[in-house]
Amino acid sequence: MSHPPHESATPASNFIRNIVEADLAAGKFAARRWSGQPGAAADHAAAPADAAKIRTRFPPEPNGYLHFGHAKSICLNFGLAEQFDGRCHLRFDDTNPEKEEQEYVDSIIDAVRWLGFSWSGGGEDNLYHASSYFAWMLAFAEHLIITGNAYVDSQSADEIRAGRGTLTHPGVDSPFRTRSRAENLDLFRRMQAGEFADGTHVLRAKIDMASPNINLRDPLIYRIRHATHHRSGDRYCVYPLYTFAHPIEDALENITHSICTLEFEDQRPFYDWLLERLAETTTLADGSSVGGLLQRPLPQQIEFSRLNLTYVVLSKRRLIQLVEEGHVDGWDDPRLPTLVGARRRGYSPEGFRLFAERIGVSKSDSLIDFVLFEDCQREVMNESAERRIAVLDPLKLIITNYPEGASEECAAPNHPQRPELGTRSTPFGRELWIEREDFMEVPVKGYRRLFPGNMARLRYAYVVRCTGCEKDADGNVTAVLCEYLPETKSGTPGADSVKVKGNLHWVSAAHGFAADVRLYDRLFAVPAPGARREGDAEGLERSFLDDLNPHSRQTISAQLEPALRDAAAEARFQFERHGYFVADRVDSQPGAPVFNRAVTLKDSWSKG
RNA sequence: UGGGGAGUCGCCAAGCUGGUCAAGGCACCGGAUUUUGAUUCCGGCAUUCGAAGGUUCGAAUCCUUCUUCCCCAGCCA
Repeated sequence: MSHPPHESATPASNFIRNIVEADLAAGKFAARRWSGQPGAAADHAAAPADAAKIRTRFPPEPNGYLHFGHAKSICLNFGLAEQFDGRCHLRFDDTNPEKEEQEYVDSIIDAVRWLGFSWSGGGEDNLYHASSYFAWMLAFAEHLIITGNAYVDSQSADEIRAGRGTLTHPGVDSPFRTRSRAENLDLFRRMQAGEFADGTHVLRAKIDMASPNINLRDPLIYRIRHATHHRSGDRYCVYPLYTFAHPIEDALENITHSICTLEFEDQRPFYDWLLERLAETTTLADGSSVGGLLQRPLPQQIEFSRLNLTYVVLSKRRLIQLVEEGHVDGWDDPRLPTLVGARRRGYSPEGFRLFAERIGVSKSDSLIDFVLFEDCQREVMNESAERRIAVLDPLKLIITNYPEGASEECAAPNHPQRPELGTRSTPFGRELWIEREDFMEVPVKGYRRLFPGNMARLRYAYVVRCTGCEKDADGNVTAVLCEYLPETKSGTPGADSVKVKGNLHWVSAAHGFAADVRLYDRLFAVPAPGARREGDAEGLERSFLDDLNPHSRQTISAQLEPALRDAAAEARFQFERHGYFVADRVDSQPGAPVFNRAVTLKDSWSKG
């Protein structure tokens, strides 16, 4: 049994929800304080209890466009906060000055909003930037030096790599690992002051070069970068690495559950190590004690498996290649699995949320069939989209016994299951456009549309009997001829006097209008683009580009009913018997909409 | 060959403090309704939980071994 997306029943259980519920039941976060903004232990100490039961975050790096995979993470993090009376922060993880731009920040904000989530409310505006925390990070790094947990390494990048060892062999200590605290502090401050060139020194955590977990072999936490940051400008010339920055960002923001993907699992030990080093109190050689920098309980990192979908590519590298090499028309190409692309395509945010709920959350590698996503979109739009008529492959239908020049109005419901959405009037006349595939001179078995001698209903109008067709010199059908049964008009007492199986949609030739409609299909022709296939020669390298579907977009000139003329940009409709379409938000002009097909209707006829 | 994860129906995924527990969704196959071959509705769909042993009155759930797949050696995130 499926429940409508709007009235969400109790969400299905998943291991992360279970963890949150257990934490809440144990009162794990009851003592947390929240000053109203991110801060260290001292900043929150005098503040009231945190009203948010939990805090999660969505932490994109602003160096690219969001895609379906991010949508899963967004729905998970914001959804958890909604469900458990918490808050979800939108945090730009902008610790790398060389790759990040404001343009991406703006598009990410748009995308999260479009999906229907909010980071503000309840007196808080939880939009943050990791770069705002640079001063804290520097201070914490110095604390690590002072407590003997970090040192400045002056080896070259190659030397550091060589010293790290391999998966099966332990690393070796850097010759600089035993530098004195004073020297480390001096060096690190001069790094900050810009005295050294890029790459000459790095700050490393001092853990264990022989650890079986490579991430614990003295991970780098600061590097020198004389670069201009999109927010902090030229203020800093050392920048923290993700490994070091992320746990601190979480802690400063009072994050309770820091949810990320599986590839970070190996870094959880460092995540915990770092936060503990900063939160604990340490007694120094001179008897003074330092520490207590972070409020407890510390954030907890939880990993889940990232989204994989058939017929699409989600890696940043591949998406960039598709755009830069011109295989698609930019980041918002409706065929691309970016969120801006999805929006233009006509997919609904509600459909994304339903999809996220349906696929669940787990730690097993999965490859989700794209039809599951499409089905969620259909489910949402079947409920919400008003119906309209569009003839995509027009063929003239002439009603020979209908008076020339005459016309009349037919009432068409806007939604068959939702009468409250009302009806619209659509004009009927002697010459109509019907779908070319709705006529067969020689019908196949089971065909119930128009063929000589057969009757079918023109939806919301009359039953007609097909009498023949006209053809051109090459034998192509140029018009279908028929006679209508005047007593069968829909909505009149005689409507059901004649029973027919076929039901066709149509547009009056005198009243309809032509418009461009883009019929999109999947960008890739195979479920796993770029993967080896049965029969591939040994050693053959298949590129995902070889699997592009050459027919992923077809632009046609369709005949639309008059009511569609003033469709607002981004308005979604079901074109009856075809699918769900949206008025393109870029190319539609007032009075001249352009439509994109998001997804077809299910079709058990052409399939069989 | 080191470390960390994961293997439950075609695709996801509950259940994994052992006992009508093999949920649910998608797909698929019937059948009913239908002025969208749509929607809706009803019914079907894992004696079996990667494999083999073991513990137990009883195991998907505990133990052992094996096996397959994914991730980790960026001064990326």
